[in-house]
Amino acid sequence: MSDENTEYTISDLAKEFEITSRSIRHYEDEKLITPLRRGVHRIYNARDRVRLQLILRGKRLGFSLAEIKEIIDIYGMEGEQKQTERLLELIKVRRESLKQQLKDIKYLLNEFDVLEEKLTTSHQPE
Amino acid sequence: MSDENTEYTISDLAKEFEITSRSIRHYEDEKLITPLRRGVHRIYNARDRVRLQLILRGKRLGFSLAEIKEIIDIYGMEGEQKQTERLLELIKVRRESLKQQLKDIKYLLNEFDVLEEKLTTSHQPE
DNA sequence: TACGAAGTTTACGTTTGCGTAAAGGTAAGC
DNA sequence: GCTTACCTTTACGCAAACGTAAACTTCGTA
Repeated sequence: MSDENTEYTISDLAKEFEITSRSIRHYEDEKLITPLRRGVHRIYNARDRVRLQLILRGKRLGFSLAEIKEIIDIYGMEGEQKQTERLLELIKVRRESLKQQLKDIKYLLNEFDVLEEKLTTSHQPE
Repeated sequence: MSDENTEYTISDLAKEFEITSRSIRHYEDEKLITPLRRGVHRIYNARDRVRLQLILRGKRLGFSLAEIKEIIDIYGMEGEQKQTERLLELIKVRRESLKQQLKDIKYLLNEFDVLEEKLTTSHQPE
């Protein structure tokens, strides 16, 4: 049963995701993740691990830590009632951004296809 | 005939793409774009404009200017023969990166769908 | 030819996202 | 209890990507 109650040290996660412990602490400084403490040591659980995955996903998409925090904070803010409108608006904005990225990616992938074609065919004399 | 031979000033492009002239000059400092000069003034053509679009696309995807330069330099390097292998390798690497981003985007878009569902349904008592 | 709008260079300032010591505290095993 | 491996905080450093101010120059036009 290594699931819900699994615990991780900072270097466990650092190794798993191939980042430095310094980075993880930095995300904590920026309030993106807040592990429990056993004494002075940080102790991460499954939820923390998922959060870290979200952070890294956001980074790969070029979002700033501040933006990622905004996105992450959407989770865990459910049931605030008053905030629902705000959350839906945030989601909408983020979705637009992601859709633009989708377009950009498709454009570039296509460009690469065309280029590769050119490069490989001109290489093999018919 | 505002096509092949159209010319743009730096502020023309700045306005069109909603960035500052400073940014465009910075891209030039970093060798990502090299407009002609009419005297001391920069004069951009259609190709320069396309380059700028590529730069902005890269930025939206979170690439660094150095990475974007690498990508941009792929174009215009055709016919170098000797470099073909290298170019194909670069394209491959970039394609992998873009495919990862595609996954990330799809994951997040799905997350948003789920979240929105939760938020809106819990709001309307059946 | 004089003005204002826009362009130019030079250079220092700022924010973001960690890197990298320094100087130690802690936990496990022998 | 000592070593060793890993953890902690504090803090200065640094590269990237511009912002911003200063001090001109140039061009269209009135």
